[in-house]
Amino acid sequence: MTTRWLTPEEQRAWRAYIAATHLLEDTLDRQLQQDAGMPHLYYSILATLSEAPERRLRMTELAEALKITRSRLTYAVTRLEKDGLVRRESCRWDRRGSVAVLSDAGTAEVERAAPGHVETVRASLFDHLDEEQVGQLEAICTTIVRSLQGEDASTPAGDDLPWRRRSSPCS
Amino acid sequence: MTTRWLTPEEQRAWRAYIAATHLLEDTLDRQLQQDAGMPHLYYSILATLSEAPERRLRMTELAEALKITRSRLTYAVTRLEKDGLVRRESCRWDRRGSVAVLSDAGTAEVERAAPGHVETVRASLFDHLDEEQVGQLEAICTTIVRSLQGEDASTPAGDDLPWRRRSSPCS
DNA sequence: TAGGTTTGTTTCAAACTTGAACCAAGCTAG
DNA sequence: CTAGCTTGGTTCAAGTTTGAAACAAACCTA
Repeated sequence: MTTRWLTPEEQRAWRAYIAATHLLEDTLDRQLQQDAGMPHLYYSILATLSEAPERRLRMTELAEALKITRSRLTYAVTRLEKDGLVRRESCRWDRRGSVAVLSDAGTAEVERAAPGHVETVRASLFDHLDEEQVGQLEAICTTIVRSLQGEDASTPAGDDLPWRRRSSPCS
Repeated sequence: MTTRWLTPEEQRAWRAYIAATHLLEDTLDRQLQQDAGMPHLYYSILATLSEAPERRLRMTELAEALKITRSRLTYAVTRLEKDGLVRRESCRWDRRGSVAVLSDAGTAEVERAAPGHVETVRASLFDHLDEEQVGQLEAICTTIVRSLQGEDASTPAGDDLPWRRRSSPCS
């Protein structure tokens, strides 16, 4: 089958996507590295835990929530544990499992860093989009998520963490 | 000033964005690692060079086109050079400069790998978006790019590589 | 209930990224 | 010219990511 190349419109969209994601990740990483001494992913881990019931989540659930590999998470949690922001407990019901728990210091750290992070997300993104575009972005991204893993496609991506509160540190 | 938290709609969009970008980068990296033995960024470097006049670009231009740091590029080009896909030449006009040139092997490699990559981009993304959404995605991403660096905002992001041809390997 | 598979997690080495420091080479104002 | 700033690029060490392999507990299933 002969390759279905991208149309010019798709090429433009794709190039813009690549550029935007690189710039945005860089910006978030730098801001958080400055302000909290950790890359964006690590903050996301803390933020996600902070919104989970009892501030605890099984490693695998956490990895799935953030769409990262287990091994990447293992490394990250090990570092955060060294920093005293997270601790591991072993799962009572499944002795194979381990649970990441946000410590008090971790909670404090998220709360301290959240405003700066949210501000950066706003300044980089949402302050420049109108309501409609926010909806479009969600629709597009949800579609991507489904196409790449939600074959079962039951839950509208994001609803897999249904306990989130209003003023969230927003990962 | 009290933090302007994200609205629920923005939170949903943001979570979907994070998930989508992680999944998509993972997918592209894995496909290219399988099929071409290199991560996505490295393919993008080759692809970008393949569309440049004479298949050559100054290091800094290349870094700017891809929105990555110079040092990241230096490392990547060093590897690609070892693989014989790119070679460095020194710039005639500015003796500080060095120019990355796509070798014949590099050109062949892009051509070999392009169909699989484009197919993956399609399958993950464009096949699930309608024309309108492609436009929306471009608009949104262009906005991000401008907000993060195009303060001068003259060229509509992407047009900084105006020599691109139709059936492109699409970085 | 022993053996085999699956699931949850970690480990390890190799590859990659980061940021600060460095080295030229160009530029510019005395 | 020329000391001092800027620009183009690389280097290095420390930190992170990857993917495959290792383990161990849980779950079959005959």
